Amino acid sequence: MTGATPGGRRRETRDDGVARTRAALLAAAADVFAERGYDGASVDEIARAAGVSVGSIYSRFGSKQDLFRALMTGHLEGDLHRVRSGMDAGPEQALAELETVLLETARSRPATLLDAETWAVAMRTPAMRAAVADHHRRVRDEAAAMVARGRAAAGVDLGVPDDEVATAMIALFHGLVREYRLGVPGEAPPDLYSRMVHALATGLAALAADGGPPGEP
Amino acid sequence: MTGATPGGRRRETRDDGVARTRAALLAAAADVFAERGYDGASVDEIARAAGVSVGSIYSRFGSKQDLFRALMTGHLEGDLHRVRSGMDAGPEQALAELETVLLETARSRPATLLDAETWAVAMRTPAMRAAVADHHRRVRDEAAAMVARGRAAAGVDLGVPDDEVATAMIALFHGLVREYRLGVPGEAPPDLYSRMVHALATGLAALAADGGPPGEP
DNA sequence: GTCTATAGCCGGATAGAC
DNA sequence: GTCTATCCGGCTATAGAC
Repeated sequence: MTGATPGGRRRETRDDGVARTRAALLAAAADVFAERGYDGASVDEIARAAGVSVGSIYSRFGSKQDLFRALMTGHLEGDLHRVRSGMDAGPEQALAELETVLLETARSRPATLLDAETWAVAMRTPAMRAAVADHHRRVRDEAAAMVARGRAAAGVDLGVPDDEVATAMIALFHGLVREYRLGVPGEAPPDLYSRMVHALATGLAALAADGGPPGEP
Repeated sequence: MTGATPGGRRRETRDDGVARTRAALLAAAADVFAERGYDGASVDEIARAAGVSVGSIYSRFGSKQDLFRALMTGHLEGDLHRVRSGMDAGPEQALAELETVLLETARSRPATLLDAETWAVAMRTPAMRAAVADHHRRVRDEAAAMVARGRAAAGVDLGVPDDEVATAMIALFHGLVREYRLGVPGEAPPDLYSRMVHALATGLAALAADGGPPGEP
């Protein structure tokens, strides 16, 4: 990824300043947008945080909105790419990578705030909403595939479609992050999530076994 | 609630314009803050939506921030009051009222957006953060009391503290609302929440029965 | 491509008549 | 208490030198 360009058509190997500025700008934008919110963030503050001037921002990205869109798109694609490459690497890696992505987001204040801001902006901007919804669907599909594998390995039937279980797992995770970040007094232990997912799986399997296995009258 | 004032010290019975303006202002503020976000909302637009002028807003509330704070506080207290009065009314009412409050918020786009905005503002404003966290704790405590009652009625042991179960239930709810609102394709059925809570309870009970009941070596 | 300087606009908040 | 008119500061975006 960061190695030399194979053909060397144009030498982009060195930090040529251009890519460097772009990266610094996106990093600064992530911090400022997270801390101030989309409307609260000013282009000037982002420029100062990145160590460049406002003119540079408008030459690379056309507007404040386009800058945010580029930032958001990059993050979403990055997350998805990581989850998928874990999926290709092996069965163990997939779960580990998804968990890592989720936990990294959860542990980082900027990442959590940016995630929330992305949702808020998406809710108010039809085009972004479609893009974000599509990304969520893809992540859910990856999670559903993991559920399917785990279910097959354990030889149990959960009685409900895999995406529904995946949706519930992801929703529970995001909901818990929301509570943790707020710092509700008497906060639950860090392993609450995994214990609850375990209980959920156990309960689904038990209900499916009791209720009606497939093929019964 | 809306009846005549019992002593009639000052006749506030009629819509005296003052309370009326205040109510209209808060209602308008709720809509505009929800749709535009805190920073995106302008005092002017709120005034227009309420049918009053900007001067009126600054005479009743001191600033834009105070208006938002008043709105937020009113909503939080209103929700909590409803849940608690359901609690007093009877065991069945408590669950019904909590569900109603949650579902009303989930079904209404402005309510959902305002809820998210409240969280975001709270995360960036220490004083508000404490207030919102305290409110969340109270709601969780009510939910935990309901879990305790249901657990006792069914005669089962869940193996984990009631607040942890309550936290998980609330987190799952908020996470699902987030997904539903985004409109992720292939969206899960509306009864997903109740089925997952049921499965969670079943699983916890099963694990507690297997693992180690209280008092066993 | 990147800078500085500035245009043009809009937002929060206030003053003062009624 | 409510209005209209206005101030002032900060914001996005652009122009033009280098």
